[in-house]
Amino acid sequence: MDIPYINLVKTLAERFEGVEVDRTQDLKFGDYYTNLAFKMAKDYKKPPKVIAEEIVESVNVEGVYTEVAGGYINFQLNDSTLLRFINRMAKGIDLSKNVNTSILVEFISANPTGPLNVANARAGAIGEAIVRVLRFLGYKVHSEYYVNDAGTQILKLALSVLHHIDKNKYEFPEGGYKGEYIKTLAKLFKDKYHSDTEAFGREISHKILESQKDTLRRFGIEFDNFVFESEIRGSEYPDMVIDALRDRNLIYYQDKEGNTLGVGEKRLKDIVERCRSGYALMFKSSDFGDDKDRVLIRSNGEPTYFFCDSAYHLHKLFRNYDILIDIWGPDHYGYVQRMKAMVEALSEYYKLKSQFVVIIHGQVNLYEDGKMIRMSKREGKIYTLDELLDDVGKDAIRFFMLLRSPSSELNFDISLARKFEKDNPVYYTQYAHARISSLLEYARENGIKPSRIKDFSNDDERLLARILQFFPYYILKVLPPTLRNSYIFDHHYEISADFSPNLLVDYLIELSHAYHKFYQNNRIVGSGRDGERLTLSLAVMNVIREGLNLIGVSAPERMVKV
RNA sequence: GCGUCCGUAGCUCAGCAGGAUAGAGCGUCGGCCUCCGGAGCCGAAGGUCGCGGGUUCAAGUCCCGCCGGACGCGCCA
Repeated sequence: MDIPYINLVKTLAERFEGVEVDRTQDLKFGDYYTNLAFKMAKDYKKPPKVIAEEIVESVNVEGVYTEVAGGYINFQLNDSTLLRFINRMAKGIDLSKNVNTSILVEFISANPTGPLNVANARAGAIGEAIVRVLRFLGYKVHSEYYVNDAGTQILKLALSVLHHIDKNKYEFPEGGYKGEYIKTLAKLFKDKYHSDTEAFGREISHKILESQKDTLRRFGIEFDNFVFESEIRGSEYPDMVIDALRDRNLIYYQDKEGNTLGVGEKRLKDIVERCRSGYALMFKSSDFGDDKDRVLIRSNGEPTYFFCDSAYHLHKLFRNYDILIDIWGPDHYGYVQRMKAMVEALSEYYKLKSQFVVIIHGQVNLYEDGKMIRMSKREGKIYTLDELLDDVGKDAIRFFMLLRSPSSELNFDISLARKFEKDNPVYYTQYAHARISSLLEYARENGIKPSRIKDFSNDDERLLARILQFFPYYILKVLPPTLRNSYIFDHHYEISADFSPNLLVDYLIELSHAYHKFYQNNRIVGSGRDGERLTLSLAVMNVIREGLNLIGVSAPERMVKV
């Protein structure tokens, strides 16, 4: 598909490397602008205005009106360019190209010890939006969910359930799990206990995972792949982590007094034995910029979460994706450096080349009637995603979770969301879609069909079309700048974690507003411009439907009053 | 103490690999339905972009230092 914005950027980039083209802050300046002349002014020792004029004379962007204003160079699509694009958009929007980049996105990965919560909902909304946008552009993307179905928390889960099965026989474990769901599980697993507590815990956790999947289905998310910690533990990857780190001299033993010892043992089994004698196995993550070295195996012989996660990431690396994206909650801030250190160490050793980025999303604060709801996982006082789905529904949650930039905190007022029949940007946007849908039906009943737009009959039409054509620009804005450039120019860049799905959401609101305004002031059926305006409306509808779909929100044909 | 994120209109927040008079929604006030869905539209009021320095032709955006808030800093996950 021929995208005016991309054509513009490419034409300029042929002559001026690193040129940036952005949307103007006011449409009176045109559609796009570049500050290239300001940037060049210093090197060429000429006023920006003069340079701008020289640039404009030396490049000719087809189909675009170019103007120098001060040092700015403003671009406005000609009517013919704009019209061609709008007519095309009315038929459907396809931005996909054969991008030669594969990406794995891992997100949510909640412990299978309880129901999903609102923080998981945010991770899910962000992760799924990123996956869908990348796919829309043609990237080969897989989504993945890592299941921590092994280790101490699974043992605690088993014991928590056992306690409810037989209070006399089993003590409630320290830091065990509380909540109604534990009692439900106790009933379910009452007769299924066998002597292997760990396996019992794993079975319970898989049951919990099934209900998490049910929740995710309600939330509109289906993962491509699930990876189980229990399988990673039994695989060759833990050994391979050790092999790499030992060969690179990046591990050592340390006892609780701080005495250190080199690692002579070859096999993981023997290392674990050594650890049982009072030594922890340490990883020299400080060599890679971490604050301090990290424990891989505790002095009781138990591997840490970090060690298993390292093995899991080695597994990811071996699958040879170009890019690995992890989306973590704010409680994992302190974890980023050590994981990056580990991935770097392992990548070097095994000569694996995936780029690794971690997106940390901000926390979610729940409010009810203006007051913050304090949650405590330990006490089993959590507001679950299921409850939130019952309360406000999938669409509102998805939309609201993406309204803020991923890194910032998010205040979610349930009581506000609940009474959101009006004043809600979700409904506002959906309504624009439903309105057009209903308009098209009305037109159909009256035997009127969309027809090719050949010109604009007034500024309202032109203005709406200009906002409409920004869609690809905002899709690309969701990506970090470097990845965006790699899409446009087919170059390879190092990516960063700055994804901004919130910009797409804002755009959908803006476009909806533009359409409501257009609709308010312009009769469509019976205007004498029936077919043309239907086409314009159709293009808007396609964009809104596509945009909502990318953020996992439904685009209804009609709004149903609650 | 160290690290990360945040401090922008009464409220919730956009904008930040520097660029044109700082934007939106909600709330407040005032208007608009003979007509394709008023779940809509129009207008008004409202800001020394936490404070102080610095870099720059240009700083809400970058750098440094404060102040305030959240989170992280475990042989937990």
